[in-house]
Amino acid sequence: MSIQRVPADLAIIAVTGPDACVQPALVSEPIDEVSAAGLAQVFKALGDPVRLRLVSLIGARQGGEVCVCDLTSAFDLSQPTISHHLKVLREAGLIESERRGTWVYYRLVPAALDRIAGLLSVPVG
Amino acid sequence: MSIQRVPADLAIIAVTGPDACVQPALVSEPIDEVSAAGLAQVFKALGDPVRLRLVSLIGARQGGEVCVCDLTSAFDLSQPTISHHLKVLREAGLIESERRGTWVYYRLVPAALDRIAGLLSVPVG
DNA sequence: AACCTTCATAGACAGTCATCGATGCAGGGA
DNA sequence: TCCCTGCATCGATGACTGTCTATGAAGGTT
Repeated sequence: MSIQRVPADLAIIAVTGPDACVQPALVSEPIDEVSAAGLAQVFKALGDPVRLRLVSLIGARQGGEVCVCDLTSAFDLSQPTISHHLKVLREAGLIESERRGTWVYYRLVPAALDRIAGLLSVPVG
Repeated sequence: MSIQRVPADLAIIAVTGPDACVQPALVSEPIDEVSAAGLAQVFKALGDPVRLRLVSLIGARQGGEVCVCDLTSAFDLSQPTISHHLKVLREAGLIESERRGTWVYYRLVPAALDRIAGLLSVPVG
């Protein structure tokens, strides 16, 4: 298993600019349809209580990595369901995975979260 | 029509703390299920290309207010569909509306966007 | 090789959502 | 009063999604 498999999110990063610090805020100028579609995918990934808790669990973990087995045991859901949610987050570019032996570890992609946060910041003007 | 009708979002603000500046980041500690459900509603509202463009159009408008008629004409969608999306954003607490004469004007709720942005910021630690 | 554990994938199904046309309601003008 | 405009609501429908069970694939152990 590769650490990062085809993040569909990168296309959006290219559209809005490679440097997250200079990209325009969402509300500074109207975004085009392509950017909106890509961005919506990321927000949609965060638009589920289970996935939000997954992100939170991963991010809050000391060391930044969490084994899937720990995530599965934290919910009252089946293992395939958790695996499905992790896949959604992965394809949104918000998390990435790495296999070490029998276990698969997930960690956040801070740049992705920061990019979203930057987009939402409303300029004082 | 009232300017702000029952923002379901306020409950979440109460949960995560009234001051957006001191609320813990999403990834600093695991969030509880109630907070996750409320937060997910906001992200879900942003998880649609049309609604993202609506937020962008409203926020980018000089003066901060946009008439619904201008929003409707910006999309290749029916007026009821746009009205539906505006309702979703309104119930998420992201925008608010005001009727003046025949027209209804929408504007952003910057505090709501800033709160989301703050939650997504990943601490350097 | 045989088996176990961990995780992902496939397929099915019920619930939700985005969209539409039709309709209702509020405000303004003739 | 009557009608027109702007916007919201209703009901229907096709598409998508979250969840499950069953199964497959990868890795480790004996």
